[in-house]
Parts: sequence; structure tokens; C-alpha cells
Amino acid sequence: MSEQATAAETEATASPGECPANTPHGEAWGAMSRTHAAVAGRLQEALAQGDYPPLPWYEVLATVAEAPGKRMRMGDLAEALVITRGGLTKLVDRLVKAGLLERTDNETDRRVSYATLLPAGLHLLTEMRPVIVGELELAFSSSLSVEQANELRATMDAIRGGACRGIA
Amino acid sequence: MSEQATAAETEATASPGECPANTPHGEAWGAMSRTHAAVAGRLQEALAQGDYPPLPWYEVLATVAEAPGKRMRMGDLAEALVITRGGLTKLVDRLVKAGLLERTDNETDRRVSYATLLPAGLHLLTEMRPVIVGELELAFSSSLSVEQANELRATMDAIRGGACRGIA
DNA sequence: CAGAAATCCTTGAGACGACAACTATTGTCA
DNA sequence: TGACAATAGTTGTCGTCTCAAGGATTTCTG
Repeated sequence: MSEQATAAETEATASPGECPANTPHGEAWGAMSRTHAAVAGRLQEALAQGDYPPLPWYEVLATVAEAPGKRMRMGDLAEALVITRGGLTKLVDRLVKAGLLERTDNETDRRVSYATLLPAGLHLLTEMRPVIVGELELAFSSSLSVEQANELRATMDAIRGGACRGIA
Repeated sequence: MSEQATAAETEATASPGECPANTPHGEAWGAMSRTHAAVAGRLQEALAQGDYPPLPWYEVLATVAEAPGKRMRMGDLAEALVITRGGLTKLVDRLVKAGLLERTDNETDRRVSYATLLPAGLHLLTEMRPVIVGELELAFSSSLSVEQANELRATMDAIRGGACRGIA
């Protein structure tokens, strides 16, 4: 079944772009992309197995919980989670309906709306966290030392511009 | 639903400012997740700006193009892209409808179906590649040396188990 | 060799997120 | 002040994914 590709077809790419997209950065991106999907899948699976809400819920709860006052403006939250505002509106809708979050207003600027963590949300967060952390340890610790993990985080922040606002 | 939440960790920091999930691996995952989303967004934007198909199309084309014979079994392709088989079926449907891919059969096992690259698909790939590579260079090169990129790829492959081998 | 089990892919239903248009509020400037 | 622009958030629509079920083919087993 493992027949070799004919050299003719392999070389058929007659373009200045030449061969494969195997530039180091391209390779790194590909590996990163696949690994992200794989790990996210494992996390989702672990959560589902424990009858917990999906991963985005955890990310919302965890992000809001770390914000001063346990609340965040919708726009900042969307930016922190790297999703669109429209998407966040509906995501927060679900969390509000589940009694985990609450929408609160800003007196000085009535345009802004805060997503505020409720006690139930904090409680669920503390339940979900061990599941997430445990699964991450399982996935990472065997191939990534603490030092390497810190280095990886620094690298990722650098790529993103090192700008992680939203949290003090 | 299982009750395995350790009260110990919950009570570890009873201050109003709850202790974040800031284990090194957790931080690394969070940064990686956000960076992945951010870079993917930039790639999508760059593609859309050039009137090119969305990013998953590129990933399919690029993956199939590097496979021996420029074709891959559906299952293997789904695994390589880290998406479900059902999702891949429909994704390939679109590429087939666009004339970029073709479904071919396996004589010895009629269950399997190959996604086979067509000339139009290869041509589109060579057009999209510079867009992707350029955007990646733009995003990565300023904060990631070639050495670091290779190291990052190795790290990612290690996390994923280093199993996936689609490229020589 | 028949029937059960496993494998491979597709299909249908439902959920989720992106995109663009919209409302509401605030800021700017003549 | 009043019109216009800018900002914050929501909503409606659409595309695409996951999940579970199904149909088709092959392999295993007694």
C-alpha cells in the first residue's frame, strides 16, 4: 500500500514557490495547529465525560474570575478569548441562562455591559479546573518540563505581540 | 457526574481573589490557545482579502499534495487534520464540487475512498501558499528565529506524541 | 461458509461561531 | 446646541463542525 510517488508527479510543481511549504515557520505553525486541535479535543472529551459544560464555558469563567471585581466588559472578554463580539454575546447568553454569569451595567457609560461572575459560576469553575489541569498535565508533563512550559508561554505571548490586556 | 472535587484545593486560597489556574502548563496552554486563534484569524483574513478559499481548504490541499501519489484515504486525512470523519466528508465534498479534488476508489478494499488532488487543486495550492507563508513570516519571524521555530515544531510534535508523519 | 464483529465512509440533526446590519449611547466639533 | 462620527453591544442569517445513527464492505471465528 505504501507505494512511492512517481518522481514525475512530485516534481510537477513548476513554480517559483517550489516544493513543499516546508519553511521552518510553516512547519511550526502546522504542528502547533494540529497539537492545539488535539489537546482541545482531549479537554473537551474529559469535560464531557464528567458531565461538565464545554471548553469555551471554562475559558469564560476562568478569564472573568481573574479579572478585578470578577467582572469584565464584553469587548475585553471577547478580545481576551479571541472570538468575535457577536459570538461572545451568545456564549455569555448561555452562561447567564445557566445561572453562572450575570450582566451588570456601568453607571458612567451605559453602552458597556459587564459579564459578572456569580457564585455558582465560581463554584463550577473550581469543579472544572482540576479536570482541565489534570488533563493538561497528562498531555504536557510527559514531554514538557516546567521550564519548557514557561518558555513556550513566553514564545506564544511574543508571537501574539506580548499584549495580553484585560487582566491586570 | 462524579464527586471528586477536592475540597483541599478549593479551600487552598479562600481570599476573594481566587487563585488562578496558573500552573506553568496551564499558562502555556492558554497562551498557545490564544495565539493559535489569533494567527488563524490573520491567515483567514489574508486569504479572504485575496479572494481565496478559507483556511481549511488550504490545509486539505497542502496535506494531500504531500501525500504519496497526491492522494489520501479519508480516514487518514481526517486524522492528519485533526477533525472528525463526518466533518471531513463534507469538507471534501466542497473541494470536489469546486473541482479541486476527486474521489477515487481502492480496488482491493471498496470501503476506502481516496481524496485525490486534481491539477486545479494543485494550482490553487501554489497560489495560496505564498499568501499563507507570507502571513506566517509576518507573524512569526519578528519574534521567532528559525532555530526557535524548529524547536517549537519539535515541542509540538512531542506533545502530540510525535505520531503524525505526513511529511518526509 | 455463515454470521458476528470490525472498519470505512456518509448522512441527518443540532450546536456554535463568524459576518454584517442594527440599536443605543457617548464623543466631537462647527 | 445640533448634527455627525465613533464606540459598545446585540441580533439574524448562514456556513461548518461535532455527534450519533446508518449503509456498505471486509475480517474474524466457530
